[in-house]
Amino acid sequence: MAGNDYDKKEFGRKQIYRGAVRVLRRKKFHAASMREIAAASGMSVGNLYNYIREKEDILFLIHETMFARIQERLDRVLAECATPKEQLEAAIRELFRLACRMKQEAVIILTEARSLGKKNLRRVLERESAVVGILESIIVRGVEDGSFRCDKPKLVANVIASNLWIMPLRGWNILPDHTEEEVLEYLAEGLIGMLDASAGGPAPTRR
Amino acid sequence: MAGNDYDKKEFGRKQIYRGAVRVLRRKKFHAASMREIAAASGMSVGNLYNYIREKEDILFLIHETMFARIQERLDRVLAECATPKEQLEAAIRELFRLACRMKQEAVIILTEARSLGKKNLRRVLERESAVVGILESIIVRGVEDGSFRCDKPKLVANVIASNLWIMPLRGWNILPDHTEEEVLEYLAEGLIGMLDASAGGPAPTRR
Amino acid sequence: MAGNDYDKKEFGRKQIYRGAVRVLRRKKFHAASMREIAAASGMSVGNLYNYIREKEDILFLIHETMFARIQERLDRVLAECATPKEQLEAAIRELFRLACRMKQEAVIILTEARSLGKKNLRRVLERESAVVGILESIIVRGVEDGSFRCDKPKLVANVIASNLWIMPLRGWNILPDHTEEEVLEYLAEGLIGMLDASAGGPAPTRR
Amino acid sequence: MAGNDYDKKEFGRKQIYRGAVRVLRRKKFHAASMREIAAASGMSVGNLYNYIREKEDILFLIHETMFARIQERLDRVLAECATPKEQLEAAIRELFRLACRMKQEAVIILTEARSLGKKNLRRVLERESAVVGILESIIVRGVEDGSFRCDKPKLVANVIASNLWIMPLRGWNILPDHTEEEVLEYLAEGLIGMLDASAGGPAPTRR
DNA sequence: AATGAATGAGAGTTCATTCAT
DNA sequence: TATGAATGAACTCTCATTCAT
Repeated sequence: MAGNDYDKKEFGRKQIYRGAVRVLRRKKFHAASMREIAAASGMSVGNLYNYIREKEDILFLIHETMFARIQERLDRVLAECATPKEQLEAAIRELFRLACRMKQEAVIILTEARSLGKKNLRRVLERESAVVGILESIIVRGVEDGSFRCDKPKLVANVIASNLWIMPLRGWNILPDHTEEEVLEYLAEGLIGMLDASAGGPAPTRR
Repeated sequence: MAGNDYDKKEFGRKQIYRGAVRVLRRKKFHAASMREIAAASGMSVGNLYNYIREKEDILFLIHETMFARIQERLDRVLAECATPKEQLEAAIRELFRLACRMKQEAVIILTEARSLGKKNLRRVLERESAVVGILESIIVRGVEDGSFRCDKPKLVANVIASNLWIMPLRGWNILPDHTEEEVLEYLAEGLIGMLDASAGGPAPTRR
Repeated sequence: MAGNDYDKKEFGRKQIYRGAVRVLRRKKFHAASMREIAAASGMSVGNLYNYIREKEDILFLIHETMFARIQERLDRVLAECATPKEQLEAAIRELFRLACRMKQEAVIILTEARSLGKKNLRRVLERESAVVGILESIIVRGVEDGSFRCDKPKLVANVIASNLWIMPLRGWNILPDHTEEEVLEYLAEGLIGMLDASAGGPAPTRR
Repeated sequence: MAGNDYDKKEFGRKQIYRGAVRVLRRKKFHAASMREIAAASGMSVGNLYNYIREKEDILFLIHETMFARIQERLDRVLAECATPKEQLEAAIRELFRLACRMKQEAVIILTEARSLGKKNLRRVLERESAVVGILESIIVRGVEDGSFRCDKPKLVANVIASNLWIMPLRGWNILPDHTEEEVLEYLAEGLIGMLDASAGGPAPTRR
């Protein structure tokens, strides 16, 4: 039956996803062989190809899965929080924690995007753009309702997005001295502080 | 003559450096073949190996060169600026601009470090650590002389370092709407503002 | 199934063995490329590496196979012949004929041993030593039961072993004038005659 | 001047000869690179090619030099010894000792001949044939003057020649237990004994 | 759906040989 | 004569992908 087949395919893909992430912990995508990924997925090489068309699909799968998770978090935040300020703070906390929990995947989507082919790369960049776009729209709404002060919402959204991935990328240098939660508190306060309309803050650049 | 030989080797390596960066604009390090790099360097494959021992040396060469540039900028800043505040601002401006000018190299050292072998990776991470360490020590000195307020200098140094590379990494999403100088002004003000002792600022985290 | 897999692997290796010997008829091991060997084995290059780990394994395979054959012949001789004298004569005849029948392989193990790596070379030399050791022990037993006269059994064993390979090495110069069987008769008589206790022979060196 | 040039060439070739033998102690001819040989000869790669035309020339040079030495020894023996018996014994002693003294070169000419091209190989085999031919002619003369008994002089000459190289080839297995001189005494006596007309010896094969 | 042997293109690297100096 | 940088072909080995079972 179709439903059944679909589930099986999904299950196989999940296996591959997990196997691949396990392998990519240690090596870059190009250096990881299909043999290794198959073994780590508990599959034979041949069977792997029943679930994917080519190696790049695996990398794309990881990107897709990760962006789906991000999107899902953002959607929930938008639904559950009332004001832009609450939304932004919740978004920052949710995504920062996601980045910490899925460190491996985060590193992959941050450093391996260029291993994707043209078409897949474009899809991934669009996804990424969409995420930043959501942050931007929160900011814009905050400005509109007077709770934020900001004249470069797109830039700020990018800065926020960029800072959210600090742990997967620089954790090796930060973690010896600070906990993830410490970093989160510092970032959340700093990033939101930059936008705070109530502060005599620096948000609007001079000139 | 030794000097001559040294120059020749240096010249050859520079050619390779340039060729490699040109190739790595388009593909990841693993996907770039020695044949391509040789061609882009204006050398034959065989001759390439008169200047390097193995492919990884090329990647390491790029890292080294880039870190040397960074170090040099920082040294000059430390020498030319008197106060910690001036030093930090100058460092931020210098490194941000360096990141913009050497976008390709920046992307490489930010995304390809894991293609290095164990030993070279350690050397690169130490270099990276040293750079952040310099930023940190500026902050500490600023706190000591009362111009900064900060109880997590290492964390802040990492955050600053992280934000300096925003253009090479997210330029594709920012540049359509903002110029590099705009971004720099925004970042410089924001990052230094976080530390400003004179502001009633948020720098020391609550609790 | 394990047995099946084992058989397949064995079969593949046999193909490689035969292909390699066919190639090595014409060229030295180092001059023979994996492409040639693969072609001569009726395999693709890639598949070759499903049966061996590296090129040297092929050379080692030839050594092993040949020494196994030698060992087998010697074991049979020891089992089937009663007296040391009969054993020695049978051993000489068996090994000489083996050398004639497997001329190619003989040349290879006699001239290519140094193409083996350290570890494999040691194993091969041990095998070789063992073969000479068996001859030596036959001689010793012959001396003990009074049928041989010899005070340097190890040396004599080496001389015998050395002479057994005369056809693969010098056949090109001998064969135009003498048949293999002629050579065998001459050698068998001469070598055993050297040890003959009944002859007033020269075996014990003067002094 | 021509003579001068000739000497220089000769000197250069000697350097190469020595360097090559030193390198070939450790590796097979094919595995030895021109760089290594040049370094071991105290020359630059480029200069090497002022003395030889191609790599194979080096191997041929070693063969030539060695055969020249053998020939020279044999010529002296023929000149200095009166009777065939004395000649044969002297020849055996001289060549055996040569083989011991020039172990490296001996191994090379015994195991690397097939690395020579067709034309050079033929020349080397002819040289080799000539050496055996001399031994054979000594035997024939001994038979004619009644001091030897032998109906297969060519075969015996080959057997003798073969045994003369036992030390370079099997020294590793013999030397722990016997000195070179012991081996020589044993071989000289045995080989000549086979031909001795005065003994009731086995020389003429039965039938 | 599942296996893993088989393919052959292409990777990094080495090397004999040449040539400008 | 002497150098060693330069060449490019050829080497061993790996890999994504296919296919018979």
